[in-house]
Amino acid sequence: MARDVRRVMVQATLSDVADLAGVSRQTVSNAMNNPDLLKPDTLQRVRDAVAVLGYSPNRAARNLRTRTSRLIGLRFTPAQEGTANAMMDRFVHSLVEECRVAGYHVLLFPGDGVDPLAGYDDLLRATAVDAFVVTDTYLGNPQAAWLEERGAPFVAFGRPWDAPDATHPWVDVDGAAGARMATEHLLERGHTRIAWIGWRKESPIGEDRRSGWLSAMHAHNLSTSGLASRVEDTVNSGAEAAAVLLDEAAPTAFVCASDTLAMGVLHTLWIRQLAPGADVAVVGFDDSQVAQVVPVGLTSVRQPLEDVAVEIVKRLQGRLGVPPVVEPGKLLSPSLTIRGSSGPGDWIS
Amino acid sequence: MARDVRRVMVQATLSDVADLAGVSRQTVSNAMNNPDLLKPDTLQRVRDAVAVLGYSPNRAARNLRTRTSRLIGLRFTPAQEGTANAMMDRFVHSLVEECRVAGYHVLLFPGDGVDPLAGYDDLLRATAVDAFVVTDTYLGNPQAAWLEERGAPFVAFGRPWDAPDATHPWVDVDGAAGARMATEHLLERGHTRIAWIGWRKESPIGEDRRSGWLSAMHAHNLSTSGLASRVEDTVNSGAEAAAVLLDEAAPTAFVCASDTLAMGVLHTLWIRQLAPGADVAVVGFDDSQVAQVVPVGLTSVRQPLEDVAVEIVKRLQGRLGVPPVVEPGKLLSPSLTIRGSSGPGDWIS
DNA sequence: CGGTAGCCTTGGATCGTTCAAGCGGTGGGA
DNA sequence: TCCCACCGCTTGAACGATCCAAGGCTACCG
Repeated sequence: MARDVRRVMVQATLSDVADLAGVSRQTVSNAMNNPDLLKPDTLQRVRDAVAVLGYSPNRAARNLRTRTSRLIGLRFTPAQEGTANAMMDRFVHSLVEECRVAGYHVLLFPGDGVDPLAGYDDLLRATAVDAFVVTDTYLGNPQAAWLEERGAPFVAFGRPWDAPDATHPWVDVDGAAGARMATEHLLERGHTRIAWIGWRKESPIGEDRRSGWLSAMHAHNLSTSGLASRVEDTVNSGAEAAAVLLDEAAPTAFVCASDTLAMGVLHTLWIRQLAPGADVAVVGFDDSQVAQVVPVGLTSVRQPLEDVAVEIVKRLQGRLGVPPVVEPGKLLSPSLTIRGSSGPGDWIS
Repeated sequence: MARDVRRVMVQATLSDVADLAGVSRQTVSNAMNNPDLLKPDTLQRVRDAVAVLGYSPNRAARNLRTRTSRLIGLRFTPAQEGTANAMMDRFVHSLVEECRVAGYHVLLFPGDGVDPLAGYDDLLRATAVDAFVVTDTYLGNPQAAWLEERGAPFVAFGRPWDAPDATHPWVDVDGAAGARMATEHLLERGHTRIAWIGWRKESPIGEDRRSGWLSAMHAHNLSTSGLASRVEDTVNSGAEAAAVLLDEAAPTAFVCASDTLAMGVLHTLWIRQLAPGADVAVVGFDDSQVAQVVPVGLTSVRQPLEDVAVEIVKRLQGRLGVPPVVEPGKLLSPSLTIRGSSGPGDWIS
């Protein structure tokens, strides 16, 4: 058969559909974009032709004419060791799904090690994306300010810690509330000597989470002196910090700024033959894979990443609409996933 | 200032550059795409103009003219529970980076729960991507066959298990070699009763990995009877299988088809007060986050995902080149990341 | 039966780039 | 001397969609 000779299928164009349906190109365009402008039977005829030819508007042509790409840029940073990027994975999934609902696709671009702005600049100048989702605002890096100054639409996942008066839209998770929730959960289970293992002071996120532990303790008139430690975000550091705290302050529970640190605590407990949950309680942060599969299960603060994605896309749509709507920043509350490490119970969730 | 009034910057076009450099549009186009066609000083003049105006070719226009998008579609499947998608995360990072080198970007699209082909079809008909990277070929799902029949360029991560004579390009990791490597590592450390915990027979990947364990055991004239178990890929199943095997066959070591199953084994050891590495050795598969952070560290087979990405992009370029080059499938060898669970040693790698 | 308002439809222009053909000028071989 | 190939650049025409302004049809009214 002749049609079997050429395997490469040529996509139908607007004109093809128009010819088949016996109307003009503009009518087909209206059928796609403003169906109410057409008489019902004409609309149906066009739709039939679209179905027959398997027509779908050519993206490049549409993009060129409308000066849009319906693409959202997301910088996919090089994998950092630790559990943090398992969280990113979950977030990206949610974002991709939400973008689909809004008619957008997610474009990944790599983080240049040297210049964090390089990727953004290229995509922007080539008008390859309509907007960005910026995820690494915590370092006080210049992306948000740079994009804002340039007038490029974007929404940040993360508060502008170093510029509280920034006017760009952002969505973040209330880390203090998460740590407070974790601490109160342990208080309810009868613990009073609850230790904190967090990140170094330079991390505003770490300090934010720490403040949640602090406020929960103080709300119950409990002393926190000697019960806090600030270290690097590694398993090893967490293990060492836990050992020191156990020796010097004898806590019965730990709240950690990350699952990584919590794993360190579990390791120290394991070495000392202490049973997580029974002898000493542990709560982590991020509800990573690790928290799910480690023996007894790690109770952990879970970020509502699905909701974060929803809010981000909502703000993107506002920002990209005509006229642009800049919605304010939004803080979402995390939840607590309770497993065996914070008390008795079946360890399989 | 006047320029502060209009924040929205209008991108320079080819014509703008041409005017500034005093040449025609085509010359600028050549300067961007075929620099050798220009006289050096003309080229320099154009390049200066490009730099002054911050010009970058408009993607939509280029895409329209060249009938290309320089976009690679990747279906980002809904997060499956378990450690598998942490591996995907690593893979996507590598892929994004390799695509950058080749001048491509990665476009994510969600997996429609109902019709696995829907997303592919839409992007293809809209000519929104040049090619796909297909990652979930293991289920015997129809994407590969469908894309091939349609003449759509794609490269699969994963062998065509259910169609060994398929002609499309693919890249995969030799799971049998990985399991063999793990088994031989344990044999070297003196173990002879090495058990296997794998997936159900329906999984060709699982059977492939199992065959590696089997061949290593047989190569050393060791019996495998009663030493194998096939279960669901959950922590719980792994734990139960390990308990049964310990009771009935008294193995001194376990090789598992996944880190998830290995975590189950570790849990059973923990319950029975057996020290991983010292009393019983355990090796997992995938070298996930979990393997790194669990106490004593989990020895695990590591897939060379960076190399997989390199090979995939190489095949993509071949497939998209003129004339198209269809390279054969390629099988890559994994490596073994040795940690505490397979024997004595410091558990921090 | 003619006029007009209202609703669809039509052809043309446009977005910014690349492709194909063509320009004058120069040099080398026959 | 003539012809042709080559160089470096310019010109007009696509690519396929959407926007714009003008045209045609129906239906209604006088």
